[in-house]
Amino acid sequence: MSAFSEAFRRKDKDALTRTERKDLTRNSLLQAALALMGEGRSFTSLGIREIAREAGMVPNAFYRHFRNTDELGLALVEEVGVTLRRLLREARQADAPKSDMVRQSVRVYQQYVLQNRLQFLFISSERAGGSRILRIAIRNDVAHFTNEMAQDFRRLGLYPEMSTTTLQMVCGLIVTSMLAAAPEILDLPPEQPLLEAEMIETFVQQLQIVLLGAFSWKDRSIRALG
Amino acid sequence: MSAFSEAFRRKDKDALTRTERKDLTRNSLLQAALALMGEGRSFTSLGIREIAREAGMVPNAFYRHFRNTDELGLALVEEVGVTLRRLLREARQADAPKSDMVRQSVRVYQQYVLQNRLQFLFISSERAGGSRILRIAIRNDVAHFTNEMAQDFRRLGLYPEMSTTTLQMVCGLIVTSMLAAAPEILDLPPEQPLLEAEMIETFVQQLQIVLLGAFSWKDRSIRALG
DNA sequence: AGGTATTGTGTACGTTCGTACACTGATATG
DNA sequence: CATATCAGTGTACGAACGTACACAATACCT
Repeated sequence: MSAFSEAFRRKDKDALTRTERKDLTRNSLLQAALALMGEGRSFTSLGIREIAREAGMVPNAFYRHFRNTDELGLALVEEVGVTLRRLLREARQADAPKSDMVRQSVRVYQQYVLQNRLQFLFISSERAGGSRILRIAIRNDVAHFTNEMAQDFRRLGLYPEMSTTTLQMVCGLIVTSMLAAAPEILDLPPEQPLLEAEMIETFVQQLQIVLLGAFSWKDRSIRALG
Repeated sequence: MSAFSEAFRRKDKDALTRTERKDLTRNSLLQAALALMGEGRSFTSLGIREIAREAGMVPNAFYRHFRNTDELGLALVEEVGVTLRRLLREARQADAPKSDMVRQSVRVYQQYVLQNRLQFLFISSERAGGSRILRIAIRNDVAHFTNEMAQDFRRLGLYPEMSTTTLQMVCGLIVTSMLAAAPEILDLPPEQPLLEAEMIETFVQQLQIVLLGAFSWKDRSIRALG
């Protein structure tokens, strides 16, 4: 009965229950923090009043959602992490291993970075940023994503004879390179196709180096046994 | 005559000329900023009063050396960049290419990172940090260092058939990995030899992957011609 | 040796900050 | 339907901030 009455009231009144409304403003706080960092501020420099102002609310309202900025930061890592993992998971499912796979993947990655500027900016910069709590949380997320990539490599049959540990090590290297590339992609001055092409090409080659190295690694470990 | 009198006065009075003294306090400001960032603050969160206080002087004295914090940041990049490049240059000259070169180099690098914690922390975190000016300045320095490493590779006769562009690309990948490893090294809880050994081993393997890939790259480009 | 330039200090002002407390209005609940 | 709960507001206060200005001390130049 309560479920019915709730649904009724929802439709009748405002189409939004209280917790839904709270989640909305909570989200606007998260977005506000991201936006501020997007205009050249680091997380540890953000203030409660500032975030609340950017979110269009009075300073004190902040406390209805987070005890302090650290708590917001952790929520931000959580949210952004989920978003990016979903995004990149879709990406990996999409491209079948074709001929120019690396270049293709890099292009897709570049598009994702550009279209989710704030999220990548946040992860890339706070990954080595001032707040230890955030650093560790982000590293956790990155490790999570690295493992997913390793599983994908397994599924795709790349490096079938490689141990899981080694595979994770290789994926860690790839993820490191990807994350390091994100801020460079975002700092590119717009409408400079030459610089952009050069950067992308370098990035493609670096990934190819890693994949080649991983290929030889298998040979070497086998050879080491002989 | 003036040179003599200056030297005389120096020895007579206080052993320090005015510009020397100024450079000293200027340096203490730089060190203060580094120290503050060392305790979990990001550059963009530093304030003038705060830095001056840490340096043991009155807030206004800051302006005798820098117009604002950005200017101090650039000076910091300059100073730290010079220090680290000298350090790593010595390191590269020191180790001859012996059998276990990579593992050896990683160990040396780890020691350098630990002994110059603040400098590596600064470079690693502000490399993708909030201040665009700092980011670009640091990227400049990193590119500079990458080139030096590429020249070293040339001099050591590694990858003799590789083009300069490709060599720089490979060194860029190595430097990226090194910089990404720095904060992880610094975040390691002390007295955890197991975690540490694991991390170092992963890092060693990743560098070996890169070197192996670079090795195969040469083969591949030759093969691509056939 | 005396005037000048410059480094560092002291005081002050307006702004912004974090946070405490009392309050309002809407919503969920019994 | 009455009542309790709770997201968001308004006001307030002490602390810290950036910065302007006048000043003190002293190293430098002629």
